[in-house]
Amino acid sequence: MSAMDLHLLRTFETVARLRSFSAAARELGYTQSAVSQQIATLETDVRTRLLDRRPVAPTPAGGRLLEHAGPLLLRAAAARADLARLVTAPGARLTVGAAPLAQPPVLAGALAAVHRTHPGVALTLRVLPAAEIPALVATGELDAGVVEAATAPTDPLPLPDLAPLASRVVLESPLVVALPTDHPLARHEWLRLADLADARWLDAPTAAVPLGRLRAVLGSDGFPPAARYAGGDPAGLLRLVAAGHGLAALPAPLVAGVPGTVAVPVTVPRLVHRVELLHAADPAPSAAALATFFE
Amino acid sequence: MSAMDLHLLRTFETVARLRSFSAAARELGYTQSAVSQQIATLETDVRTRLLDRRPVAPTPAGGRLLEHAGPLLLRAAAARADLARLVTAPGARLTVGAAPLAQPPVLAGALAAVHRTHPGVALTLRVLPAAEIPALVATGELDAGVVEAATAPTDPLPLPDLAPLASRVVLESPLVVALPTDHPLARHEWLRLADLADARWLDAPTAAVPLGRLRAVLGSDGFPPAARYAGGDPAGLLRLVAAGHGLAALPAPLVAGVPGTVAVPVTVPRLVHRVELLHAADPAPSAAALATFFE
DNA sequence: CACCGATCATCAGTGGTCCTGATAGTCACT
DNA sequence: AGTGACTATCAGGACCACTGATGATCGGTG
Repeated sequence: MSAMDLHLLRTFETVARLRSFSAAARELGYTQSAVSQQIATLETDVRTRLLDRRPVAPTPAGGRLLEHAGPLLLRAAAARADLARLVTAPGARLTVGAAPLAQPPVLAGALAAVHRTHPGVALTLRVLPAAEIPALVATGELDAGVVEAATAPTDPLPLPDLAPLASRVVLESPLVVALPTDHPLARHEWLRLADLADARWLDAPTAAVPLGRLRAVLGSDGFPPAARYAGGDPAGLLRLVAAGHGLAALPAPLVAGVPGTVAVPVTVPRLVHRVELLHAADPAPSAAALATFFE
Repeated sequence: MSAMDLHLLRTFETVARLRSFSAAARELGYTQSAVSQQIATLETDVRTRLLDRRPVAPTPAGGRLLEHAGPLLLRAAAARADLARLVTAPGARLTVGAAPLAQPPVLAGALAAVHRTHPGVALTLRVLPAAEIPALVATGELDAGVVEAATAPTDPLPLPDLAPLASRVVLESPLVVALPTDHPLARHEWLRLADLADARWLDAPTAAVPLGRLRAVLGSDGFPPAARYAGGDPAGLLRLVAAGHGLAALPAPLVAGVPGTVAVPVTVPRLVHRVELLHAADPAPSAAALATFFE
């Protein structure tokens, strides 16, 4: 019962992802024989078949194990990265990841301030899907991340606890629903989200608050997607809103002044859109400087 | 860089906990020599000293690693337990862990129902600190757990995501503050929690809602502990409240009718006390039966 | 339908890893 | 300074995990 070796788990995950023993062997720098044996020992350890062969696909038990393998490997990588930060000299680089909805004007100012106080540091800003950011911060590929979500005013943002990360609020805006100017509700001062659960919504997972998130905070179903917007740019999405293709929930500043649209705040339930800065518990000096900017 | 082996991490954690190489060796069934070598390779891998010797204590880097080691080992154990559930025959036993505040009358009825539908299974109810329950469910030492907390009505209970666990609501009660009958606020119909932040509170981590939880939901400091109650029995705590030693927050049913005390509901912020049943995503039949009881 | 290419399983051999047991070194305490 | 308890180091051996070669099995193809 030496089982649950991270080594084996990693090759298992790779084989399952590539659906091939040989391809996994190439990716990991093993022989195919080694991979075959590793899977065999793993299957012996847990006393079950984890993969169907030919075609290669996870069995039910294998699928279950995969659900554990990802977080486990991620946490292990986070631990390594965390220690590496303590040991190696702090690099002269600051890579910040930001979700598309999480790029307020303040951020540019903050980066400028870091540039002034840490002249040698090479700044990089990467725009990434919000869901990927915490993992990248935990594994050290990002020195800091800017995440965002709609949430109750007192609640913290829902972040997966991959590693002990620190966060601090960057910006909190009212959550609004973007409506075309001729929409029946466009004249309202405010509205309750539940009343719009059956309206036509645009499904824009990165350019607006995801519909799934609305369902989650409301604890209900509804919000049927009328059309899908795959881009990350809120401005493009708002043109669709103006054209009457559907509604979208966004932080207020992004909707203000967009022609053809009206922003009506959501007041029931009480919701805000919050942007938070995320960084390692023990950040490099430049990341720490970025964080103190928002104190 | 073969590092971050769970094997090494486990002995590191043991050494740090027992503050002794030799004791860790005894506990793990190794020679002291082996433990010494394992720590050495771990320290070589991460290129830092992790433990001070004589006396044995974690260095700052070691402390950091310890923060990762616990969750990692726990998740690994959870993965093993999860697969073991799939493989081994479902045992004829149902062990349920319950927090002291999470034993509503319904639970007894639910256990009785399981006893009726699954006559062969041996029922066990263990009362445990709420904080330990999720980990024990994840590792399979409990088949189900009953957890509780004060939370906003729409929010899920804050559970560490050690493993994919399923939960379902058992009971939701108003959150009340228990006051002695002669307290100035005892006549009030309701009260706002913030107004009591500077009152005298009893610090009862298991027999009432922990003060830290009140600070967390309020997002503020305050709630200075006037006295500490280490027991797990709310009734004993309420005697202290009646005697005027301090206040305590509890679910309404536990305070109702206790002589010398008055229960005043907290209405601002909107808070409830919720009890949830926690079990594996793929529970044994008896645990599943228990869960369906609360559908 | 026989063949071929690709893929996974199996096997023997080997280098390295990780133990044990013994011994040396080091510290705290008297 | 002496003692006892502890950790570090070393040599040796068992075992494990890899490579490379070979065998088995499947899908596609002329």
